[in-house]
Amino acid sequence: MDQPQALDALSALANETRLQIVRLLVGRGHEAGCMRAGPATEEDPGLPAGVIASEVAVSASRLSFHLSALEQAGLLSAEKRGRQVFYRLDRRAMGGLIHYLLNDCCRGDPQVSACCRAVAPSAGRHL
Amino acid sequence: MDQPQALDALSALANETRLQIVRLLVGRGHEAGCMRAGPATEEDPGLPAGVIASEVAVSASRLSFHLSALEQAGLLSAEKRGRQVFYRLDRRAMGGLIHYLLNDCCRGDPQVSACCRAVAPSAGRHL
DNA sequence: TCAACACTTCATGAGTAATTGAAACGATGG
DNA sequence: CCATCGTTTCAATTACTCATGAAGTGTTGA
Repeated sequence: MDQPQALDALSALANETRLQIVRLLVGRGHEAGCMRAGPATEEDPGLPAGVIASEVAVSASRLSFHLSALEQAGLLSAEKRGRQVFYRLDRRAMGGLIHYLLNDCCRGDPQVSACCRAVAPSAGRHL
Repeated sequence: MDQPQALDALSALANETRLQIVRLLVGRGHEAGCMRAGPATEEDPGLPAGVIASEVAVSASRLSFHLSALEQAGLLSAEKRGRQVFYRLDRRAMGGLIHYLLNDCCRGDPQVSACCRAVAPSAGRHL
């Protein structure tokens, strides 16, 4: 990931609704909105726009705007299936952005890395 | 770091000039702008606004605006010394943002973590 | 083919961010 | 105390982003 891409991704994420969409899509809907809750490591089916709209409680047109913003930033991919459009988080892009912040922008600064790895208060370590 | 803080930080970083400022400050100026180049693990002296201005090639007033945006987002701290104001990157806040993206927003998703840890083409691993 | 559905696009208006140059502020040195 | 230097604040302009509702596109099923 280069700087222009990172700037696009940062702009896309700097919005409450879009951050909520990412949060929703990263779990492929196993938190809410998707009926089946399988193990977390299979192929990500994504979530149709309508389900996302009802989850984040925004109008269809507004959601479409935010989804295309995330898609243009490379953070989401869209796939049409029947009359629905399924959106899926691009995990590589998301990781790429974090990698960019950590290693390009912060040059792998040890203090930044340490804080990034640190566990939040009363939470299990994920990294 | 919570969501409002993360949104502020993301907005602050979603700007070319401000990203450049962060990049400049993370090296405490050992890349350019600061005359002495010591080892990277001591106390960070920060960089005065004037030096930052000449490095990123923006007018003083515009720089002041961007610096205070970063400061309000919690990413920078300012310290007045004599007639100059030294700005220093808050590495904990920077790491906290990355931690938030990785573990809150992406829920520690293994694919995201893997991409985040992956080395860039022909670059040493930092994390 | 027609109506319903899922979603996107368009037009419009409101709010917010970015840029510029001038003026103000506080610290320093003569 | 006055001139200067480094920096911030202010006012005005421009540009962008966000939100809303209506109209449009394409798909499905009767």
